[in-house]
Amino acid sequence: MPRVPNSVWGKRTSRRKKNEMCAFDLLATVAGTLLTDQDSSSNVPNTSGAATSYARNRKSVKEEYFDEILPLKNVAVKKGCCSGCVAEAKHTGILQLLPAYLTLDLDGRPPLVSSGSSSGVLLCSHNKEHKAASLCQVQHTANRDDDENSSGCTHPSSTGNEGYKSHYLGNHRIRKLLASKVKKAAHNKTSGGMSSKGSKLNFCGKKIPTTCQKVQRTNLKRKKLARGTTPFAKGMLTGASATSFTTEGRSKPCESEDYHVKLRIKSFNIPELFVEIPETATIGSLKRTVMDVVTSIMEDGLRVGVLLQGKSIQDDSKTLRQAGICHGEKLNNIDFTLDCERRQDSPSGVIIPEEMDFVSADILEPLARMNYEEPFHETRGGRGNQHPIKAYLNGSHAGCVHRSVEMTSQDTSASLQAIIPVAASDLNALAIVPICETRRSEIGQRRTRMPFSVGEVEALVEAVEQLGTGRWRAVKMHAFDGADHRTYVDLKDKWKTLVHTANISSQQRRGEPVPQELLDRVLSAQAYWSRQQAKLHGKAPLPEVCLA
DNA sequence: CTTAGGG
DNA sequence: CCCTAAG
Repeated sequence: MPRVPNSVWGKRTSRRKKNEMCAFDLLATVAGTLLTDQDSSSNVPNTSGAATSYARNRKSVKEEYFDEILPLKNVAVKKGCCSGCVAEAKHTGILQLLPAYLTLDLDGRPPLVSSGSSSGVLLCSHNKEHKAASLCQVQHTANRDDDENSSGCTHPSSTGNEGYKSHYLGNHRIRKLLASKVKKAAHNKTSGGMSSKGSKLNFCGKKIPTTCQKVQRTNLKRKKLARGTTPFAKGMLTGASATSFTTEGRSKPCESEDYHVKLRIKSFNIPELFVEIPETATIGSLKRTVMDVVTSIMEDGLRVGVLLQGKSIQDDSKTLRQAGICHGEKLNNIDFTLDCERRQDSPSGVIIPEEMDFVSADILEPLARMNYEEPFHETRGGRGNQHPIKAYLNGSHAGCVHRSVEMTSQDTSASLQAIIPVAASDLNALAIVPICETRRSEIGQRRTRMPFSVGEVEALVEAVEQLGTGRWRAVKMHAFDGADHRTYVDLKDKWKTLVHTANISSQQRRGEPVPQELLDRVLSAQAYWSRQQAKLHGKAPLPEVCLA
């Protein structure tokens, strides 16, 4: 067994943090969106300063629901694949979601499965439950074998338990607190834990639309948060479940021309959920249960919303073209929202947290409270079922489904902002959040690409002109203080690419063209500061005379 | 935690 | 964008 470098743990920890923060951010964003709904301000809180263009482009979306329901009936499940469920989406012109992959990932890493098919859908779940270290341990122990059997794609890892534990325990106080609470709960509830009693599966990974970036902002560690992580969220992730899938669908305007608009849904997340199943159940039934739970959640009804430039398009009769989603158009901000419509009679027995007998409210207490204070805490509508097999859907996250979407038209390819609405079963809380953060956070995935706008570039150039090229933290604070999705490393990287861009011919450039004027300034500033730096470096160690 | 650079 | 060695 190759030794595990510290970096691994660090990485993990880092990821974890991100996840947590993301959840937090999500909630915060949602809250912010709801709060600022009326002024239709940006849903990217505090994006300010010179870099406001980004914010400006992301208008808040009003709470709205859409009637259209995903044609889940078309979901086809293939069993026997890697970890049980592989899904494929059919091309029907409508978005069709197919569970593709679902597995437990006690290691905390998301089993990512890419679908080569343009229509492939991927659905995965990973255990994110780690904050409840003790509980996780129990679960891990109890399901270890199962995991191995049921999922060849996970990262069970021999380091699972330990890594898990050390990794998650080491983080924030909330984690600790939760861990203890969960431990206690697990103990009381299952007397002996899952290892000896029934096994409960926690599919985690949920993103919780969490609280406030305001809070986040006050967090001393916020710099780290720049990546979209929220420390507090972790607590809420107990038993979270996350799934993500990617799919590509096609829609074509029903007009005369046959231009097609390509849409690429990169991810899909379902709310966290818990599954309770007798220990006497077979692995096969376990797999089926998980599959059932996941599919039932979707079957309960997923309403899809389409947002273009932040505005929802409710008229289902409009053609894409009429709505402005057409070939040749500059599509840089199309979002989809999904929300679950869980029914009381949910066959899978999806239950909201409050109904859980373990890892219930008191366990999630601190975070839960925070969460409930959020505008959409109402999302936890009462619903529950008592089936032999129970699935718990965390109310806070209940109904939260998000996916990042990428859209491209034949000539243009634009990365779209992913959004994630939080749905509440019976409520109308809906919010959008750049999914890039949430999703990535959950699965520790790469952030969604978010090209710099010209406005941002301008802000960056201006800041660098003033501060120089070696003070990225300052640049960030100066011009992107409110843009939490831009870290100083991002700014540094962007500058690097800008310099490169400025040095190549315009024909070689891609993406949204950056005004030549700005590029000129980039080169100019780069040259100036390079000289400055050279001076400093050359002077300090050795007097110039020595160089001569 | 930041910087600086390679990937 | 990510990853990370260095400071």
